[in-house]
Amino acid sequence: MAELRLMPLTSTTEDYLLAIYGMRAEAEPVINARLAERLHVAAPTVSATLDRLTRDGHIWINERRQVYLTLGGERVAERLARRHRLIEHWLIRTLGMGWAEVHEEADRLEHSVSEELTERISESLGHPATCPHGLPIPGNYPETDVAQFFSLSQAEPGQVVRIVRLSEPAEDDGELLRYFEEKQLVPGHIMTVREITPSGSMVLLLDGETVVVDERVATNLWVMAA
Amino acid sequence: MAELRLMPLTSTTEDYLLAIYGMRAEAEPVINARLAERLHVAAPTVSATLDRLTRDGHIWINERRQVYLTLGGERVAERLARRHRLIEHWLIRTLGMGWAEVHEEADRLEHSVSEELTERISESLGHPATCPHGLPIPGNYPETDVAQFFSLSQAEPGQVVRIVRLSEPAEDDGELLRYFEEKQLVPGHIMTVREITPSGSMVLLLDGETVVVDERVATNLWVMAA
DNA sequence: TATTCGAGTTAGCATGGCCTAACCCGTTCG
DNA sequence: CGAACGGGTTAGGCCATGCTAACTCGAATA
Repeated sequence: MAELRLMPLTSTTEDYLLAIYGMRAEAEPVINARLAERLHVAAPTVSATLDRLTRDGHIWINERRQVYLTLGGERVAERLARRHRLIEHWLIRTLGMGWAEVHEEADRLEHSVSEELTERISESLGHPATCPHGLPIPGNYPETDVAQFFSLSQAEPGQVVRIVRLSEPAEDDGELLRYFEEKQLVPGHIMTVREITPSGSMVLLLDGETVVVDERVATNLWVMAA
Repeated sequence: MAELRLMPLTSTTEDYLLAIYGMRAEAEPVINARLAERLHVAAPTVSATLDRLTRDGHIWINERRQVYLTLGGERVAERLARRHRLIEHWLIRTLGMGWAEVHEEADRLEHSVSEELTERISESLGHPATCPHGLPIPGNYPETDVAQFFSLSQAEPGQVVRIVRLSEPAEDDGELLRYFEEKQLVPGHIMTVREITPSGSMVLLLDGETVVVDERVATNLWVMAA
C-alpha cells in the first residue's frame, strides 16, 4: 500500500531516517539495537517506531532484520542531511558559532527549516560541497570518488594524508569535536603519519607540530592520500 | 504546587503561551474560544491544554474564565516573542527573505533556536528594538510610552501619523502582510489621513500617493502622531 | 417567555512516542 | 552441554495532543 505523502513528517520520523541514512553512509549495520543506542531510546520503542516507518513506506526490513531506506525514505533523508549540513555552515559563517557547537544546534533546526529557506542558505553560502566537518552535502556534492577515502586508523607509517571529513558518529560527540577543533584536525589539513604505537595510537606531524592521537580518534577521521 | 522547570517545554506549550501573550498585548480578551480560533484547534483541546498549563504553573484562570500568564509563563512568552522577532529580522537581513514571508518561517524556528543562538543573532543585528513589522522585541525595546500608539482606524481626518507597527493578528494573515508590503504600509512611513468614508474606509496620502484602505486594514495598523 | 447562541465541559477515542518487565531465540563460550 | 549474551518481541502502561458528539448554562433576542 502506497500512502499519501500529505502529512508532514514528525520530528521523530525525521530523526530515524537521518540516523539510518548516516549509518548506511558509514557502512555500519543498521539494526534495531544500534538505532536504539544512537537515538537514545529503548529497544521496544525502536521496534514500534520502525513498524510505523515501514507502514508509511519510508523503510523496509529484511529477514535478517536489517533496515533499509526505500527510495522515498532516502529522498527524505538526503534532504534532511542537506539541511543539517547547510545550517552548520550558515551558523559558522554568519554568526561565528564554534565548529564544535553547530551540530547540536543544527540537530534541532533541521526539523523546522523550510525547503525554500534551505535553498536560500545554500545560495548565500555559494553552494558548499560539504559541511564544516567534511560530510558531503547532498545536491551540492560533486561526483567525487568516495572510494579514495579511508579511515586514518588504516593509514601506514610514512604516509602523507589529507583530512577529508570526520565520521558520522563523531558529529554527535561534543567532546571529540572540541578535541578535533583544538588540535586542528579538521578537513583540508594535511599531515604525515610518523609511527603507530603498539596500542594503536598514532604519532602525526601536522603543521610542524607533533600530535599523538589514540585509536578512537583515528577511527573517526577520514582521510585521503595527499 | 510549584513544579520543577526541568523538562523542556513542548512546542504546543510554547504556542499557547505566545498566543496568550500576544492577545494580552492587544488587549483582546483571552478566553478558551478565542484561543481555539487562533491556534486552529477544537475547544475541548484548548480546555485540556490549558489544564496542563495551569497544572505546570504557566497560567491561571479566573472565575470568569479569563486566562492570565503567571510570572513564569510571561517570562517564557517574552523569550519566545524575542526569538521570533529577532529571527524575522535575521531572515530578512541575511537571506533577503520577504517581509511578508518571514513570520511563518519564524513560527517554526522559534521553537528550535537556542538561547545562545538568539543572543548571537541579536548581537549580529545590532540589537534591534522591533521586529520588521514593528512589534517590540522584549529585552531590546526601550522604555517607550506605548500609550501614544493607537490604531489607524482611530485617526481623525487631517491627522499626520507615523506607522509604528502592525497588529498581532495581522502577522498571521499572509494575504494582509503581502498587501501591507505592496502598499508600503510598513513601520516608519508617515502618512496623512485625508478622509474617512461612511463605510469606514480611509483615504491616505503616503509618499505623494493616494492610498485607500478599508476598515479591516486600518484596524490592523498601529500609528502615532507624527 | 421560549428559543437561540456563545462558551465551556464531559465522555470517549485515536495516535505518536516513550518506558519497564518478562520472555524467546540463536550463538558463542566455558 | 548448559549458561550467558546479544538481539528482539510481547504485554501493559503513561502522557501529550488532537477529535467528535452530546450536554450544560447563562445571556440575549425574537
